[in-house]
Amino acid sequence: METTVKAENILKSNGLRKTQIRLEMLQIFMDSKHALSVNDIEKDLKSSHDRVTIYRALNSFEENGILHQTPDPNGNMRYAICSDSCPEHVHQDKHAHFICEECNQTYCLEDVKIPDVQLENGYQLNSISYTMNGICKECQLN
Amino acid sequence: METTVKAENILKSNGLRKTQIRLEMLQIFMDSKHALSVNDIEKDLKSSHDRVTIYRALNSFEENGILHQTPDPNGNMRYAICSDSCPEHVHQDKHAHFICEECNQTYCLEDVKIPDVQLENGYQLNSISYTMNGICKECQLN
DNA sequence: ATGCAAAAGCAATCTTTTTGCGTTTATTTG
DNA sequence: CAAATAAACGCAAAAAGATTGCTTTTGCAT
Repeated sequence: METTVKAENILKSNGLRKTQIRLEMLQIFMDSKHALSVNDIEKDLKSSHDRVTIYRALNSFEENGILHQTPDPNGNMRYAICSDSCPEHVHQDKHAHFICEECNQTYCLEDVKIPDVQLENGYQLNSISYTMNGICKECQLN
Repeated sequence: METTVKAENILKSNGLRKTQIRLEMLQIFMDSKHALSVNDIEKDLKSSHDRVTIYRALNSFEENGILHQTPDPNGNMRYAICSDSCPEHVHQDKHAHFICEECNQTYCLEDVKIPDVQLENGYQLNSISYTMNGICKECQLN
């Protein structure tokens, strides 16, 4: 995998250092159609790294609004890159997710907007997550 | 806490045995407005029990369609009772959830139906989860 | 009352995630 | 370009969540 200039820019514009693993991680996210677990990332990395390093990078990315988190239905945390620039800490998922029960992948459906519902008075709404579960295209064919 | 006849019936109608802890657990769920984590349940139980027992009871309840699961934003699994009878294993959350960022409680909004979206062809949709995050009524007041 | 399968309890293990701390290294600055 | 410094890394340890195997207990049907 070749790390792009874009990965560099993301790091630079967030005041983060340009290290090999962080460049690689960002590239992995940019190349992925779906949200990744820590295990996914560990597998995708060329050279082996301490899981702690991965965790800390993910946290840093998340705090800087580069990634957002969503737990999959099993409660495992997954991460995906924020295509539209997310305000730090107040990330609002604007699009729906689809999680395949076969391959366990989480797809970001960038073009599927989350519909609103009527919320009782007294609640302060900060963000919404809309997640569909089922079988994805690819797994459907097998 | 007093276990009701209803808890008994739930167990009986699912071919499960009437044990003290399972009765208590069901009662806790029926008395709760929000989804509970394993820790919540452990705290709410009168007498102390092995966590394994709690896990196994939860799994059994979930397999029988008595409870449904949703992970909270931290990826911790939470459980809530199915008010409408859920077909086993194929539970479809019909209602939205609200998770308070302050008290971390997951509220089941029984009367808020999940709106549909247009899903690209080729996907098989099994269930949808709709989760709002923000501050709940109670926390709003403090 | 007896027998059997379900459920409970205990120990052990596994996975995921976090924390502390010493070392390395990218980047800034003189 | 060398020195300084704070960020990031790597290792060890441990906390937290969840599962598994096995033995004992117990609810319930016969």
